[in-house]
Amino acid sequence: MESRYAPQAVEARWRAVWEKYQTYRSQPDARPPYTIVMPPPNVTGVLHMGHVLNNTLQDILARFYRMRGYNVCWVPGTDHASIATEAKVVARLRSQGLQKHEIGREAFLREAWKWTEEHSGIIVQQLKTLGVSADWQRYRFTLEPSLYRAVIETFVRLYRDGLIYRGKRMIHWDPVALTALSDEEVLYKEHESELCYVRYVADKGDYLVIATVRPETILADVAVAVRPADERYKSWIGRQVRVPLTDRYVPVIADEAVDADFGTGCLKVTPAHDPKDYEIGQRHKLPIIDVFTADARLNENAGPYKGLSREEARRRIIHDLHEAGLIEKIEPYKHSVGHSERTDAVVEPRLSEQWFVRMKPLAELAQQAVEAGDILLVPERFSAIYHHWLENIKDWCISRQLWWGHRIPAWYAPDGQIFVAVSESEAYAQAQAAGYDPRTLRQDDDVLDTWFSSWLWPLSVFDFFEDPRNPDFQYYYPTQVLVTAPEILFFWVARMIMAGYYFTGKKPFSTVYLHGIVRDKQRRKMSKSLGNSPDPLNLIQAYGADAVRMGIIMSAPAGNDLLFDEALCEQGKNFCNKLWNSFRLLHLWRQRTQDQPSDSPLAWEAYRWFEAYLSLVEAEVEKMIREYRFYECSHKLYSFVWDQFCSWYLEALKPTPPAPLLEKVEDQAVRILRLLHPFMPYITEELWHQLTEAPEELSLSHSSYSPVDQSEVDWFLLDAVRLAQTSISKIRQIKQALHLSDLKAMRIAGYQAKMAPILKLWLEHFLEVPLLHPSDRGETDHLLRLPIRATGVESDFRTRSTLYQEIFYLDAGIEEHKRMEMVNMLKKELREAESFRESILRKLENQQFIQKAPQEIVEKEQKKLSDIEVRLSWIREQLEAMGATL
RNA sequence: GGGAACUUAGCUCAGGGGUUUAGAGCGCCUGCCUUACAAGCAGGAGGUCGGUGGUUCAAAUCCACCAGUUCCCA
Repeated sequence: MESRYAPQAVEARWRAVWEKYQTYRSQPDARPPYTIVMPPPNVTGVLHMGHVLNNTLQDILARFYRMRGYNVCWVPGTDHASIATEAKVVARLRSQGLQKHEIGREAFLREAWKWTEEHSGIIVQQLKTLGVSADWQRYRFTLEPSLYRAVIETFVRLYRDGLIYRGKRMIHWDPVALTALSDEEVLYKEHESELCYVRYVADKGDYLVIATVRPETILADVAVAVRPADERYKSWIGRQVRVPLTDRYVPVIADEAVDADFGTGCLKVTPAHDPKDYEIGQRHKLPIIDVFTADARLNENAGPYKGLSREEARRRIIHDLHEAGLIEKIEPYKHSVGHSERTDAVVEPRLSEQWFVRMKPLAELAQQAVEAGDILLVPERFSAIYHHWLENIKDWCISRQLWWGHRIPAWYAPDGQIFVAVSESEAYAQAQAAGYDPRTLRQDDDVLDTWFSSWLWPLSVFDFFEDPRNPDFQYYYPTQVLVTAPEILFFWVARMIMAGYYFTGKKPFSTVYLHGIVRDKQRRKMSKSLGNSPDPLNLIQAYGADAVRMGIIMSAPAGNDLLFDEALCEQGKNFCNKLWNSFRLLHLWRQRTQDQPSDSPLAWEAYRWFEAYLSLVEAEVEKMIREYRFYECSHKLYSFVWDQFCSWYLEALKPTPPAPLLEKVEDQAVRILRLLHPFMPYITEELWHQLTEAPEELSLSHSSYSPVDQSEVDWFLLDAVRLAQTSISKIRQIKQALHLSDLKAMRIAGYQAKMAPILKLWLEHFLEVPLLHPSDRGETDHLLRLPIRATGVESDFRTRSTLYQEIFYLDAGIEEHKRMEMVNMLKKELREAESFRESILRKLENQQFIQKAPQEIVEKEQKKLSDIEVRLSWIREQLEAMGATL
């Protein structure tokens, strides 16, 4: 074995072996299923740090439950990502001097498929590099034929059930992608803007002042509204004012929707360009004037401003208003403005004909599921956010003015009659039956929102819509857990829950684990434009996949955002190397024990101790993973392997454990590999094969695991060794502080009869100085007395209150100039102990405390007091022996 | 405007009414190339747990208010 772990070769080899033997293939069988569907990444995307975190977490669960006898099925796949992919294809065409509409739908789709084929597979390879133990034979794509059919079928079904309708509504319009967006695809950002106070002059020359941030829409004004009860403007209601820069007069109307506290309390009503104004317009039967084109330029209704962009028009109109003396004042104003999630363009409210899903009935299903505890959100606090959203849900705009996606299965007759059907022939048949000529039918040009296919994902990957009674669906559905980021709780998670209940009557998954967003050290979101997102493949190349996995998990507290720092990968790499070298030591021992059997009196004792410790850690890891506490678990394993296994146990077994013991130690080492495997699959697989010489088709990920019975844990031994460890550290500290290079012997003063033999073994081994019985008096002048205390084993699942302290004499010559140093140390310790004693005394002298606090708490305080008294007296005695004045 | 959180060591975070005087990792300092590992070993310094009140025998921990920060939604 090399002294440095080289992950690249090892990882490549096991990746190939797992592929060759289809190690992670899952088929229905007699075992209980454990199913995860992978949140499908964008088919043409590349792996980023968010994917690394998301898939590592899923892989930990998959491998953990696989090792516990579940039939784990992790279904991978990719998403066609309608807007994102179409935008990239459009850009490529443009670079070739081609326009989407010039080449037409069919040619465009051929281009899009070409693009998809060129880029798909990249991310799949990258996921495999990370060590993802998905069943790759079950790979699905949201736009493949059977999933396409599923989308069309659900559309038709929801339409027939009255849950899908077509309507003219105010929607969010992306003027760059030229498509409608759902509410969820709009992100709000703070903008520094200007609030213009504009005069609307009436025929008598008096005027109203209106505050607006969008003067470019003035030309679309059809009314001015005030609050009915607003005393300032009562007399104005019913009068006419002139729209600035035009000759048009519009009425002053009264409407409750006006906010009297905003600006001057007067509102310009622009039904074509503001959702609230649209509603006011509807109520008052106002006309609608649209002054924008689809790409957010001004149109012919804007007269001289035609052709200008929104921004240019705003500047020109403000300028012209100034010229006309119609600007009262301009104030700086901060407000949030909607941006397209995909193109980052400022979205425009736009009135248009779109398809919608009626959400209220579906939302109720989704809400009940979480309320009743059928579906658990982890961390729990996301439930509140989830409910809040569902309560205020609006209908879902699902049509997109794009070509890349599932084409809406609706056909229109020339008079506007709509026929919705799963196929063209069915639509024709419907039309014919209704007395229309099928040849005049025209299919809707639009496609469906990407999420309209994603929300079916847990159903469609098991071909529910092809055949609800198929064995895969029956066996694997409902799935166990969904692992995703909270940003798509509404986009995706809530809608999958709706689809699950609506179409199958069953939940799609039992638990949703929501992890944080990966940010950089400055808390900025990782993004391509900032260039702050490291390429995970480079990291894997440099540190190894196991290291990257461990690094990212160790920095990802549940539900909190994760501040990624490359140093974490380095830590992961160092950890791999540490583990590697600990197995290298086992390997060396095995070679050595054959020719020179040696014995260490401590070795067997240490073995018994580590056995107890290991079984505690096993139980803890079991609990932590089942509770989705990955971060804590990674830290626990890290310190367990590094501190307890390497620093204490292996050191205790040195120089060479006897052969029969080594075999037992190797069994323990395998148990450690099992614990680590979900986090670091490659190195553990490698070390397992090296140690056990198992044939390559066997995988550690299938080796079963049975937790040890906790009732057999030797708590006394754990306490004793803990005391020994604390004592060793303390004595090392004193040795270093006082440069006691000539330490000759140690004596125990207190002498716990039962613990003494254990202490003797450990202390003598680690400090290489004899530990003498208290009766073996030496030259007391040269003895240091060290009050040493140690606590019991710390553990999450059992509070240990047994505490021990021990006092040691160190037999060493102290040079005169070090005497003062020692005296000062002891004095400092004395002061601390005294103040501690006082704090306990204050409690115990308080009658209220004695009367009201539980008996055991009082007793504990009394125990503390007597312990500290003993320690104080030892310190004083020592100081006196050194001739110090107190 | 509505909602969810956060504020503990230089940095990132655990903990969560009474646990022998608040923990980890990283960083920093000191001494070591000790036969598994310098990607390492041994040790150290550093915090009145955001502020102010309250509840309690007991508050970093519970409550209220204040200040600051972040995220989500409109």
